[in-house]
Amino acid sequence: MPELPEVEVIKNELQAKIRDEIIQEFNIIWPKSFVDTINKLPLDEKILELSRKGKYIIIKLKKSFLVIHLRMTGQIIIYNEENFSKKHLRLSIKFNSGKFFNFYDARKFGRMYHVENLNNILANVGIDALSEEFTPQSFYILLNKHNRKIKAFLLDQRLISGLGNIYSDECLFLSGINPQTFSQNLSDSKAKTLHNNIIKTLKQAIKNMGTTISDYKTTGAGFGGFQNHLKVYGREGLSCLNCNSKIIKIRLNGRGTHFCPTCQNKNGVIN
DNA sequence: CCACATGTTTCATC
DNA sequence: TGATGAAACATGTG
Repeated sequence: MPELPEVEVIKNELQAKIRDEIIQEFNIIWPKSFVDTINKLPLDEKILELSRKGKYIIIKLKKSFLVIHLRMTGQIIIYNEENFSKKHLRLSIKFNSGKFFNFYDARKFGRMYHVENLNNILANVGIDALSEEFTPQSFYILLNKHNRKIKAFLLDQRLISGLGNIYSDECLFLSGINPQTFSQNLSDSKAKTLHNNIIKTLKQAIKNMGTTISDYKTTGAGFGGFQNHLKVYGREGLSCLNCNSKIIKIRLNGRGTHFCPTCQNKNGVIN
């Protein structure tokens, strides 16, 4: 599923592929996937700039923005010619050059928004996990401002944005922290280790073009490679790569949560 | 047919 | 008020 690394890869590829392109035509196949708060398709406008916050892709136009969230199964594929599959195609933009920007989404949860102001959409999105604001200090303050199970904390996009189920499990494993540990019970050194592993893991995943478990694809319809480097996610019942214990899977916050009961025991818990 | 998967929002409950 | 849990969104897969 697209989390920060996958969204970052897509954003970077879009930067190279569609920046300066001029929108010629909108073809909205599944209207619910396109939320136009301006009520006017941005035709004849140039793609000026691409950026990202958390799992949102932001496309800057002359006086407005296209903002995309892929949710679980959304894909953006760029084609040079109109010879693409229409299966699960929800929206297609044709550029003057003849290129196509296609938004596919099997589950129909993904959204593209056309807005004048980013605040309405991004107001509740927390500190991006790869931004300069995500420092050991800002992390520490947030951890202590709330008292939640650390896995639930990491998944809450209003606090830190970018981590999803896969990278949360990976980062907690690398840090030797039990996902059920309460955020206020993390020692200073464990919090610092976790902060470091979040940044390290996300960057490594970006280098590997993201993680393809089921639906994620790059804009050239390619797969990511980081699924081959996962240490706990999806490894229920298999041996821990660190200590040989069996990886277990529990339900936390309604999410499948994988961890090693030996490496991630009560470390970091003060009481 | 049933259970389950992931992200987010919304609503109910403690 | 804040943490938590369930439901809803919609579909594919085992």
